[in-house]
Amino acid sequence: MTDNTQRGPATGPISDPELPTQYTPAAVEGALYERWVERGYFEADAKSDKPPYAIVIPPPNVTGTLHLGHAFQHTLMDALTRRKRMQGFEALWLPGMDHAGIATQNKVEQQLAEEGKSRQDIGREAFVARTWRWKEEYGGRILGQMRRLGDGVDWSRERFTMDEGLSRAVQTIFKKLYDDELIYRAERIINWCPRCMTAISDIEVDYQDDEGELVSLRYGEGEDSVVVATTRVETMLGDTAVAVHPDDERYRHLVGKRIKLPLTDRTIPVVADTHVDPEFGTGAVKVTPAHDPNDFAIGRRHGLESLTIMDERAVITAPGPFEGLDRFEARAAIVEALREQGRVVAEKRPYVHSVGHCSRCKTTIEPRLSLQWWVKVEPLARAAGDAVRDGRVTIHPKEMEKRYFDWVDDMHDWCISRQLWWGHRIPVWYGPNGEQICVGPDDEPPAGEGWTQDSDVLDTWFSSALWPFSTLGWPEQTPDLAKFYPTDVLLTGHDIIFFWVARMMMFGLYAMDKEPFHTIALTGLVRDEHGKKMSKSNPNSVDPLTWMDAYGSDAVRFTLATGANPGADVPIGEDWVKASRNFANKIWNATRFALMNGATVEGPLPDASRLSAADRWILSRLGKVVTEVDAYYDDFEFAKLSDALYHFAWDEVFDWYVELTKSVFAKGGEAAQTSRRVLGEVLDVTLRLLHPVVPFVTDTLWTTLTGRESLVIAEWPTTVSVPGAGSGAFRDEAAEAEIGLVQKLVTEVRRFRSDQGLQPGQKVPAALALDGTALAPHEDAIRQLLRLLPPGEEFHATATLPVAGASVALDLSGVIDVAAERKRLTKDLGAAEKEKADTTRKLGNEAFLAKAPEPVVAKIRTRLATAEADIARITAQLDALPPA
RNA sequence: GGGCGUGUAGCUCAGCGGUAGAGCGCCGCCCUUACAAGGCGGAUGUCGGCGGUUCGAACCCGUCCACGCCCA
Repeated sequence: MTDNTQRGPATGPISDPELPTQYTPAAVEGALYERWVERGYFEADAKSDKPPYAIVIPPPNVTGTLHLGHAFQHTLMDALTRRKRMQGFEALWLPGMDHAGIATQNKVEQQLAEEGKSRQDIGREAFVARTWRWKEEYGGRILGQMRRLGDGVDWSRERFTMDEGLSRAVQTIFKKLYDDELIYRAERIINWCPRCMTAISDIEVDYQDDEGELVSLRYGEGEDSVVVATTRVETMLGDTAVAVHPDDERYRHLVGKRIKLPLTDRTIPVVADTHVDPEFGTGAVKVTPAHDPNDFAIGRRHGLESLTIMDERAVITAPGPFEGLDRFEARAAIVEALREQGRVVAEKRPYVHSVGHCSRCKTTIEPRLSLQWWVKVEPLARAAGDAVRDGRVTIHPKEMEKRYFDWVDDMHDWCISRQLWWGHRIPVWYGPNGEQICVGPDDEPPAGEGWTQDSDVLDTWFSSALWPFSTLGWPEQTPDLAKFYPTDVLLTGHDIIFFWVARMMMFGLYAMDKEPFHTIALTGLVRDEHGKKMSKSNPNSVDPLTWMDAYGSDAVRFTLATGANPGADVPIGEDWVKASRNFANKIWNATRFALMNGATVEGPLPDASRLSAADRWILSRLGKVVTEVDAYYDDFEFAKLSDALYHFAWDEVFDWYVELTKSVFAKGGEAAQTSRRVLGEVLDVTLRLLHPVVPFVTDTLWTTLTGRESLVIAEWPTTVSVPGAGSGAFRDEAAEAEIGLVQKLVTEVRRFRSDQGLQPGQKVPAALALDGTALAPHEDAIRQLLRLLPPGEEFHATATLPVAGASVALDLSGVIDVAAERKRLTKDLGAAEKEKADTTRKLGNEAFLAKAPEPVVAKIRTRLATAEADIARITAQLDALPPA
């Protein structure tokens, strides 16, 4: 095919046609990547006339390093953008990182701890400065690793959620939401991590079944006593009521009374609340409004006091003997104290129940009553849901839609304040007389005595939610924003559909009035070769860099792409990466063969009338693969497109077409000239098709083959067309059938040779009877493939193999292994007889003939005819065999 | 408890109404001048169980069993 890229000297390390016999990724990848970047191939031009195609990278955590999950998603995003770039789109893949509030702050606090200091010791300003230094020094290791993987991202547009522009975006949208009364401050029960010492949102809590204890306690005295059960005994110090169901006869006499709370000098009311489940436990529950979300709700309904009995480290603050104890120490001590008073009625231990843990540090969450900032999500979430319901945004795979709807249609308000120092500080100032002012990016903060800024920062996901437009310059109306928003595809793991995807949808629709992307492609998780989950904490975790070092980035990429069935988890193992490496090497050597035999891409393809059947066959197949791969790309079927290319390249081009050209090249002349051009074409197009997935080896080979600048900026193949074969995509079913016969005959004789114990290289005299069959023009190729010698004077056929009207007679110069041959033929006969029986049965079924569609019946008839012919042929062969 | 999904060759997975497939692994022969990171040939499955629909079921329906994920 032609191309608009400029001709230039071949620049790869293999410009010498004498390529080494093995592909060495390490020798080309690093330099090749830097060349791509230096030449600006990945830099998008907002002023271009080309249609835009944009993907923003799910920003990795600034503290992170590349793991297989990144490698997987990046491979897919890279493939998508590389193809679109080749298709003539102004393709932008925008990179960057998020500031990872808690994780980054933890890193710096650890550093400080090693110096015996805390962040409080050095103060907020110094701490933030130090965190920036940490980021410059240690952060972003993943960016270098992305280069190793070959990510074709636009580094000139790299962004960081804490950089100036994105911080301005955060402040802008905060102010807008605040003014629209979609952000508010309220005292609620939040998920508190006593180790990180911050609030976290609902979805940052991981629930797991833990072994705890269930203790039943008797509150009150005599007639006025009631038994309640709890897994968190220590919270009883903060109880301000006992609740029962209003219809529960057992406790009716107690409702409205006050009973004594043990270990304290307080009495607490018994309240009736319909939310209490009379079937669960004793039907009476203790109520601790300041330390449990359900209890908080009961407290609000009954006007109960909320009594906070722990500090932010989860140390008991309630005055008395337990003050100063950690929550778990206090739990044991309080059980002991109650037991001494005879108030422990029952204990179940271990008691397995679901407990929330901080997703960052695994510490048990302590529900805590505190004053936090919230986003009122209802209108935002509804819009986010509608965008998908209305079809403006498509989720792949579709099964994930339900999960998305379940979430956005029943979303709780989002707690966005974090008690951290590293992050976007909440732009709200409090005045000396209770004033509260939200400061926009262009506003001056209030000056004067007594004004202070809110000390909290925003959830990191708050800034990540702006990513598809903040990275393009919003709130400024930049050319980038005009050109590339909305972006096209958002590709990420299904595990962050709530954390990130839904929130981008909400903020994108709110701030831009336009959904941030039209397609959400969700991937599964990377697993090991036995399907076990891979994570940093598991020993099965593999650093993709070690595999890239050993086998090349292309091998890792191809393996991941081959495993990428939509939405499904991807298992990966070293053996599979090796197999991909072998594939890259195979491509290398096939191209090497082509170059050694003068394959060329120069000039138009020869006229169809000059092409051999093999030429027409492979071009026809090539055209089909082009179509197939394109369709798979549009459906995010990376596994299928990789598989299709693997099999086309290896099974058809390398195993058959290349082998068929050998006899042509040996003979020389015009036919050889033609095949050189066809082979060049087939490799040219195949390398283009493979390039988005395995960019390094393909670009290295393609520049050598074509002498052109780079495959990165080459055109994506659309169709294969051949001069003189009519307009449009070239197809030649006749040639495909003809080569199919060649393959059948060759395979048949190979089986015979193998069964007869002939060594693969051993040459055998043979007489071919091909006249009058489609095989006639292929005698040279058949002799070459089967290593057949022309029959000499002494030729005496010892075995004759009939195939498709033709036959091959071989002179094995001696006795053939009759037993082996009989065994082979008997096996074939068995298969043919089974086929005959199966098809005869079907055709004897009148219901089948009456109801099955005609093409199906015809097909079965053909199968029967074939089976009968096979039986006749094989029987004749068996009969011709000398007796055993 | 609710929802989604998965059980197909030794392993990892495609196929989702008309002859059971791939990769890796396995067995045999071969260093045949592109490639041993290779070539050629071969073996391997009551398609989780049971029932139903259909001319026909790995595929559709019901049910049971096992496993995974999400939510509560």
